[in-house]
Formats: sequence, C-alpha cells, structure tokens
Amino acid sequence: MKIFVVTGQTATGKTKLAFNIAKKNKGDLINCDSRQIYKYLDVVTGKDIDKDWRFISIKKSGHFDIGYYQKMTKTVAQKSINDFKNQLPDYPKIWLYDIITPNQSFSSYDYVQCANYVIDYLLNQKKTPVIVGGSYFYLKHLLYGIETEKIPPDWNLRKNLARKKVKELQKILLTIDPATYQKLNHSDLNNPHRLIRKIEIASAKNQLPLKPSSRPQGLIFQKGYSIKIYGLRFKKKADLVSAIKKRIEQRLAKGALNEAKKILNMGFQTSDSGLKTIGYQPLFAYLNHQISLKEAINRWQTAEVQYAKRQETFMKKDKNIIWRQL
RNA sequence: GCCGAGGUAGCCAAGGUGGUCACGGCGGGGGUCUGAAAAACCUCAGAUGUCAGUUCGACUCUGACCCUCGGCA
Repeated sequence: MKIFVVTGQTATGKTKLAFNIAKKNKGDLINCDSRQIYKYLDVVTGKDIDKDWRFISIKKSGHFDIGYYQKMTKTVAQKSINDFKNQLPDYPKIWLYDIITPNQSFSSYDYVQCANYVIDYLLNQKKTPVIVGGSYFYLKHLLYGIETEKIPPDWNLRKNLARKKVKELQKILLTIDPATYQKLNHSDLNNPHRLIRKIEIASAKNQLPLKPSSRPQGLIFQKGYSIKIYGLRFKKKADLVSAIKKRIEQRLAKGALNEAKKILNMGFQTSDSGLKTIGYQPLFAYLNHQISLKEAINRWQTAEVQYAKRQETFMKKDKNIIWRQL
C-alpha cells in the first residue's frame, strides 16, 4: 500500500505536485497544513478550492468535522449532490480542510487522529493517500508517532500557569520533575509554552499511576506501507521571497482583506488560536487604522519568509525526506 | 539665503560632568522542537556623517563642511 507525502517550504507549489501524484495513483489529498484546518480561513491560508468545490462531511466526532472537498462540474455545483453522485468528475478530493472554527483548539495529537482516520478510509477504498502540507510538527507526529504518554491538555492548569513568569515556571518544574528540568536546553528553558507542557505532563504523572508507555507508532513504522516523502524548497532565498510576494498579491486580489473583515464580523476575536495565522494580524491592524496597507503587506511578507526558514530548519533533520530544489 | 532641530548598525532608537569604543527593538544569519507549531523560545553578527582643533584621551567639547527635517523668505 502506497502513501505519498508532499511537504516543504511554503509557496513552493506543494499542492500542485500533490495533485499530479494523486491523479497518477488514484489518490486523494489529505491536508497537513495546520491553518487550512480552520473553517473560514480560506484566502489568506490559500486553500486550493474555488466555487466549483463542495464540502462533504463524512464524520463528526466531538467538535471535529471530518470531510472532503470535491470538485463539481459547473451544472452539478448548483444542484443537489445526491442527484449527480455518479456524474462527478474523477478528480482528487481534498480531505481535512475545515475541521474546526478559528476559536477552537486543535493539537498535533488531534491531527494525527483525524489523518489516520482518513488514511484508513482511503486505503480501504483502494485509494492512495497523498498527504500534503508544510506543518512539519503535525507531519512528524503522524509519521513517527508521539512517544510521550497521551496526556491531554489541562486547561485549568494552563490558565493558571499562563500568568506566571518564566522563572516561576522553571522553579515549578524543577520541583516536581527535576530530571526533566535538567535535560532542558537553553531554548526550552525559556519557553513558557514548553515549560507549561512539561509541568502538565509531570503533574499528570504524579496523579495517575504510571502505566507502561505503550509506544504509539507512527505511519512510517507500520508494516506493509510504502511511504515516499517529498520535500520542496527553494535553492535561492531571493526566489523564495519573490514567490511569497507574488502569492500575497494574489491573495489580496482574491479578497484577503474582505475575508479578514468578515471573520471579525462573525464575532471571532483577534486572539483566537486560528487567527494567529500569518497574515491576519497585520490585516486587522490595517483595518483598525493602526498601520498602512503597505506596512501590513510588508509584515505579512516578512512573517512568511521567516516561517519558511523555520520550516526548512526543522525539516532538514528528517533524513527520509527526498528533496526537490526549485 | 536666514532661523531652528538634527545626523549613532539595513530601519527605529537610548545615552553620558569627555575615560572599560555604546541600552534596546525591528530586520538579518544560525538554531531548538513529541498533545498550543503559520506557535513559542534560544543564539550570533553589525554603528557614533566628513575634516580639522582642544585634550593624556572625544561618540560626547569647539569650528568648518556635507546632508536631512521644519519655519521664514
């Protein structure tokens, strides 16, 4: 059973490659972009769908809405899907867009659950999963598994700890789990998010009886799967920058500003987790007359370029990625 | 042309009665990464407009010059 993965830097044309692979292998795309998972964040996140596509939900579990986008022919798009099910064009579907709303929380663990569900679903239908996206954190967990115990977020704890200074968090961790504390590097030691997570794990361990960690395994360790992981990246930084600039212009032309406005009108807060997505904050600042449009665009571009660099730093440690330079 | 303000790294910017060649922020380079990840965090590099003078010593004082920004003309 074949599984393809297309990952890499932003703005490298991952989706296009994924579509080509899917067409040749009777496949569907499975989104692995942590932003396109949100409903309503369409233009700024660059979802590759337009009016011809329709969302079909196949499973709602908890607050997750798992489904796919299906390309329609012009006439079909206007009528009921059921009447035309057999006439739909044979075109790869896109799974795992629009799972949650921008104010809902979603973790890499959640992603792995959703993705595995869809992968099984497709393999059962003898279809080829083509996982596509640049959220390597999600991808890493999907491919290689999550070794730590499955300790869910403790929102009360997080809320309390969020008010504390880094030094205090360090002290707490040092007290309840000195072994973990000693292993922290300089970066993690000053990272409130990660300190809080470590404290969360340590205090859960203290409360629950320690069970032998049943090592959940990632896709890559499962027998019978042949997985190819492609990574796209630019050879020259100047090309990355111009690709990003061009894409932002296109997204603005497609109505990125209206989308930002619409999202605020829907009642979402600028602090909602989905709206930490690159692009929205500067657009909000512009809409509030805090900065010029030019400044907003600059900030957006800079943030994208910085993100692309972080992606590469993270991904290049993965020796299973087959790189294609652009 | 005159009056005023000012010229500190790619950008913004602090400073001091002259004395380890200078606080920060952004941007840039390099990293971290196992239930927030398009997040959060770590780390490195880089500067006193030009020329002269005073002084043991000037980025800091003096003068000239060159620019920039206001106002007057």
